Amino acid sequence: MKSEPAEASIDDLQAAGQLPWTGVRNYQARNFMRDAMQCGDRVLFYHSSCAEPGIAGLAEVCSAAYPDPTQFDPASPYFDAKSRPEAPRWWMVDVRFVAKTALLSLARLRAEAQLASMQLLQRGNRLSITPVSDAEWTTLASLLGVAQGTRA
DNA sequence: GCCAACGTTGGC
DNA sequence: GCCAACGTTGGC
Repeated sequence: MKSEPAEASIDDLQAAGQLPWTGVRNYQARNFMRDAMQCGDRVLFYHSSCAEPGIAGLAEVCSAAYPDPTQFDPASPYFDAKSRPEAPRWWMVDVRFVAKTALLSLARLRAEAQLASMQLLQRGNRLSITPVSDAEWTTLASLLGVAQGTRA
């Protein structure tokens, strides 16, 4: 899951313990949260749009999907006038801090042959939430120096 | 700041 | 339903 550290960094997540993954306004990313994610799913926390893009830590989904309240708040930058409470358009999950890691940079990820087909790294990918395969997780866990017992 | 890539919007 | 125009993402 990508986050701009200026908005919410791994340090912010650590300080807060958990954060609502609010503001996603892309249908594919929404579908992952609404339809595919479950409590306990592991998350790679990726810093984007910053000086050093890369994986900065580990997190975990810690709620079921629920409607993103900011879509109904006219004062929010994420307000969506076309979404109605009886049929919410945007859904989200809460994510909790697991661990901070040494930054695994985008350049390092790109240099890893075993990650060549990782969706995050595909040309033109802008999706803020992308799935990670078992094999990719194993490779990443090794690069991050973390236990491999659980998966994304 | 640039620009490639992509998603969304809206006229027809 | 097509598709051009526009806005956004995100690395560099």
